[in-house]
Amino acid sequence: MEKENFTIKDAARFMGVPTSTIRYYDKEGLLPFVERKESGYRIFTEKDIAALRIIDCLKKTGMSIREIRQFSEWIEQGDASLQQRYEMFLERRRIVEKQMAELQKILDIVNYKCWYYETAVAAGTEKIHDSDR
Amino acid sequence: MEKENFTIKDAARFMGVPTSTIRYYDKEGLLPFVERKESGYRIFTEKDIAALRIIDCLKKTGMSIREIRQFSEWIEQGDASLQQRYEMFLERRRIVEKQMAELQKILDIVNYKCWYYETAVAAGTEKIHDSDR
DNA sequence: TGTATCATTAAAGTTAAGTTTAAGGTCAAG
DNA sequence: CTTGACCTTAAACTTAACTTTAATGATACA
Repeated sequence: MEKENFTIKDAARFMGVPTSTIRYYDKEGLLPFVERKESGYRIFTEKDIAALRIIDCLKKTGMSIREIRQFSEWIEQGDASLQQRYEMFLERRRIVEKQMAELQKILDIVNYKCWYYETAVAAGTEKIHDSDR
Repeated sequence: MEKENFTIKDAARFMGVPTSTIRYYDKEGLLPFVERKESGYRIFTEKDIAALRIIDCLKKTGMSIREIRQFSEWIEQGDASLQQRYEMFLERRRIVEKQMAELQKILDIVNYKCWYYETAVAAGTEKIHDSDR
């Protein structure tokens, strides 16, 4: 298998963001592992693309850029930071599980409102649900 | 049953936000139904508190302040906007279901990483998972 | 070898969703 | 009838996460 390299445009396409976002992440210290050509152009390896996907995942768990930078710094430290990274993912798991429980509650309310308005539309008025809004 | 009224402080406590947030929502047109005393003080009824809870719910489905204002305007229009409100909640349901599916995917990745780092910590090195990060 | 298209940076601008400040009016208890 | 804790507004400020701009350099290909 060949070791393929990618441009910043490719990386942006993989992530579904503009290239300016990738540059911003790099400037904020999220991508210290990305190498450069002599010209200064960034070179993204498959490993880098995989790391970008993890960064995207962490973002979607609600982590801030600053918190993700900490993770990138830990990656740079190698095996010395394995325990910290492990604990970070354990915490992210707790947080995502909480988010899912919260979202289920939200869905329950939305489902109630769907029923509320379905019946109100059928009746032509909201008055059938009095003492409610 | 008495018709109880509440202050902005009560409303804020119910929502778990500072009073400034309630004032901000009002200024942005999210609370056109909240009445005032002669002094200008806001009076929150139980109905208003219930509406605040729905606004909080809508926010948690990812709606912007501007989109929620539209909903508040529909409420002010009464029964004439029942169909729009119904469709809005149907759309929110679709969106929340999508968010839950997305969050499940995120959780799968986080779970994988938990296992990845658990085994790496046990081995003392990440090298046991080569071709990965 | 021209030229279109990509890349680079620093710095300024944008947006959403609040929060803070300043100056002042209201209310309830003692 | 004062005092402390509330309430009001407008306007300025904050923060995160980008996005845009401007000026410039590199690359690929016909």
